[in-house]
Amino acid sequence: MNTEGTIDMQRASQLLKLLGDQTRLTMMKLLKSHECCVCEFVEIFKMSQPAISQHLRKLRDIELVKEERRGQWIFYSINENHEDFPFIQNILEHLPDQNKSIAELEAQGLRICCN
Amino acid sequence: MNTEGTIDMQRASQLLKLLGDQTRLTMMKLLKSHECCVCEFVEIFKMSQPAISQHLRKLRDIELVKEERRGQWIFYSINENHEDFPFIQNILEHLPDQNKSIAELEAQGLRICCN
DNA sequence: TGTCAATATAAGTACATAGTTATATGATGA
DNA sequence: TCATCATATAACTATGTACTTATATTGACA
Repeated sequence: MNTEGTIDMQRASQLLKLLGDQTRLTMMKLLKSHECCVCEFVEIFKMSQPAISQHLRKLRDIELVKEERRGQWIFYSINENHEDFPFIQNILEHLPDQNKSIAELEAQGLRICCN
Repeated sequence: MNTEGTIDMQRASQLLKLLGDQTRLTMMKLLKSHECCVCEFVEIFKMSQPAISQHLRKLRDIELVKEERRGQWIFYSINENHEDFPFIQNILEHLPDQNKSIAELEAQGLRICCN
């Protein structure tokens, strides 16, 4: 974002292209309220582990998400310090919450918890 | 948008994918404040007429823009009645205005005006 | 009615993207 | 130290995308 609080067109289209994939968009919405690890995404999206890993890499490459290892697992979370976070947040606010996915994980005992 | 004012994930990702192209995103920002015809876009983007036409078609197919013939020209404008217009508008508000492009057209005497 | 200007469509091409399977890496715990 | 679990990467493939050039369509107007 520049001084006017706007984001240049090239940057904006790059971000929107990344969010223009249902899997990644849902990941971002999920991460906005819950940290998740890779194996949880595999379960939620019923998708192969490499496919999930590759989506996360794209989000990580432009620093929309952060990763943090905890024991065996690598947890992903939203990078709220991203220069364009307000822009992203604004978009995510228009999307339906994905709490059901998390609740289902918990119900199945598949929610990873490191305490 | 559903009753909660949210937009379902599939729809949202479809819209974001369309906006995730710098040409189309800039078109939408331009159209938010100015009606434009195809030949103006050709000039602004320095792009072939078929390429412009094809971008406009994608925007038209999901009804983000309307077309209206006036004399020889077909003018495009934002469809403010689109169900997801608030979502789109919100995104466009974060983008830098494109008035310079329009001003340049006018300076070159290439702005089409039907009165 | 025939020509022209503006626009749309069709067909082809090069490159991008999202998956796949196979393999590598790296921490954990017996 | 070795086997295992979670994750990442590499190589490949099928499909999608954004252009290109060539051609069709449509309305305006001489």
